[in-house]
Amino acid sequence: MNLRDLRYILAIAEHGQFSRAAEACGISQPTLSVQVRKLEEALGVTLFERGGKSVVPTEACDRLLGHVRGAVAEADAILAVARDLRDPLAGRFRLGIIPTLAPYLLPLVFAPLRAALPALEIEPWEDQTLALLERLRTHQLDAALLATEEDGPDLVGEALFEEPFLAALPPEHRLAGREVVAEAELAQDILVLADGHCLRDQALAACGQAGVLGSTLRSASLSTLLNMVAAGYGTTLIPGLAAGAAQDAGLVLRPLSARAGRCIRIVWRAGFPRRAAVEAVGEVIAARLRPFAEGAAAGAV
Amino acid sequence: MNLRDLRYILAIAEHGQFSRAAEACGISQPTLSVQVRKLEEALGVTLFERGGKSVVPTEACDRLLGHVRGAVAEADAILAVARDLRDPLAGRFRLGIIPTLAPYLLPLVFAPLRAALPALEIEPWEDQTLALLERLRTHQLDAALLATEEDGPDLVGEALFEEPFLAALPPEHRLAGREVVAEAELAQDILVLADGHCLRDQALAACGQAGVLGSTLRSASLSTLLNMVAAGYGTTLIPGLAAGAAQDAGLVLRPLSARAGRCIRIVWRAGFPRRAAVEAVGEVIAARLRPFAEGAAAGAV
DNA sequence: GTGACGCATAGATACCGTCTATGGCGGCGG
DNA sequence: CCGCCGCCATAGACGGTATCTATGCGTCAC
Repeated sequence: MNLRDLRYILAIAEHGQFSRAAEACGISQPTLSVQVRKLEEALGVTLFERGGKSVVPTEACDRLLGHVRGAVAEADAILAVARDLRDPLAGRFRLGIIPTLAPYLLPLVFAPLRAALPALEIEPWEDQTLALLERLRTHQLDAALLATEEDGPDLVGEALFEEPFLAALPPEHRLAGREVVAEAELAQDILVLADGHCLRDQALAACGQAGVLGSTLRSASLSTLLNMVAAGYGTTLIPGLAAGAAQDAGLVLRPLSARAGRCIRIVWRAGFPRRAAVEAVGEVIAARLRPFAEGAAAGAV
Repeated sequence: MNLRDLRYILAIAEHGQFSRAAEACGISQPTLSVQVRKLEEALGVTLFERGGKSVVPTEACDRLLGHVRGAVAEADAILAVARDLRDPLAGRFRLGIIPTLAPYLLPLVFAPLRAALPALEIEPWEDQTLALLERLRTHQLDAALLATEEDGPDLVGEALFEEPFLAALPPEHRLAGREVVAEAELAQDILVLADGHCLRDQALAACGQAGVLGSTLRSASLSTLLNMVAAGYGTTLIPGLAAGAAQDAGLVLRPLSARAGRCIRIVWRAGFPRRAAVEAVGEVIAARLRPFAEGAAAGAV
């Protein structure tokens, strides 16, 4: 049994005539006759009583017509839904973002994303790198914005922008007067986030692997860390996009002499079929961040 | 798009794996791969994300799965209903019967019909010949029991049994003493049914076309006619199966010298597909009536 | 009676679903 | 580290079948 045959039956029932029905189906009348007969034999039921003049549906046909209409309607629904889904730049897009990036990047890119990809419903998901990778691999995310390299051959990524680190100091700090701060100098009284934040490891690495020297703040956000620094508990190293928040907290920011920083990339499963959506999102974000990169380069000169 | 493809999709969604799904569908794995890819291209939607290890349904696939299940379920329903309908000796069977036959034949044949064709739901429809022919032609009846010849090439019929006419007389009638009554003798004071009853025309014809001689009873049934005769208004000619009712009314019955009678036949549309049901019904009725015919022949000797 | 209309049949053709054989890729164990 | 195994994708061959055109037959109307 074939969906095509079911449509044939509906056409005959509607037109009450093989010839017109065949025309409506875009096939020849003999084809329709043969197909209907085959279907009747397959079902073991005579569907139409062929009289010299008219073709009348059998009572058996009447009993079946409801289900036939149902099947054809469901098939049409499949086509309709598929037509809706065809655009890869439409529909839900679950995007993971690390916590040290989300609060500062999202306000910048939400409006451009909605303007460039109006049909794409972006659902942000904020969590640490490992959790995001896990959700990515279990198909709970479509893509993720990370500051680390690709994690394996099953995931692929594309660099979006470079984010320089900045030294964040209390105004009264002895280094606050410098134009530029050396990474190693921060190591002495640096505060870092809890384990699991990629920024913690990268900050410590930038400062020459000061190791256990820095105090670790458990269960704290970058925002809390800024407040701690402002209160004079130490210094820290922040990603460039958090500069605004740091200044609001009353901190002094200084570029780093070795130009330490991190690379933000968008990562997705190698087999993910909506490649176009990933690349469109990446491009919009990268384009939005391009002026910042030029400004930073200019400022560093 | 094909129902088969939809079943393939369901199998993959269920097994999470092409190989097992192909096995479950009874096809080879390459066939399944090709068909799924074709369907994906036809729909313009990627349905499954093929990873090295596992196959995961796309979100688009999830959105479609409901309709896919619906379509397959309706298709299965078609097959199931068809299986139920396959037996031509099952289901509703609308049988027209003329009024001068129905009350006397039906009590005889109902039980045998139910015994021989338990799945056949016989719906009797009592009306005059012309009305039955009309309903037959408009597919409102499946067959009819008539006492007349076929009405045209679009209808075919088969003789079931011969029903002799009998002279019905009041006990005090001058002909009541005869062993046998001649048809022509009845003509003098015969009562007949209203126009439209085939029995009226046949009775008048049997009596030598006495023409307008006989009184016509409008809007009366054969039962009423018997009561009229019993009350002494005249004589009449009744079909053999009504003998019991006539005797109950106190009438004297006498065979006719010329053996006038009528032939009961079952009539159906030439194109009617449930030929087997018609013939089965006819055979049961004919078999039930066979002892009567033999008895009548024996009695006439 | 004849022409028009409609369904059925027959034979030819092209498409498509299916198979087997094979390749590529990732994971697992020796 | 290498080879084996499981799984999906691809390629080429084969067979079935849906479709076509041409034709026949029956019915209806003028």
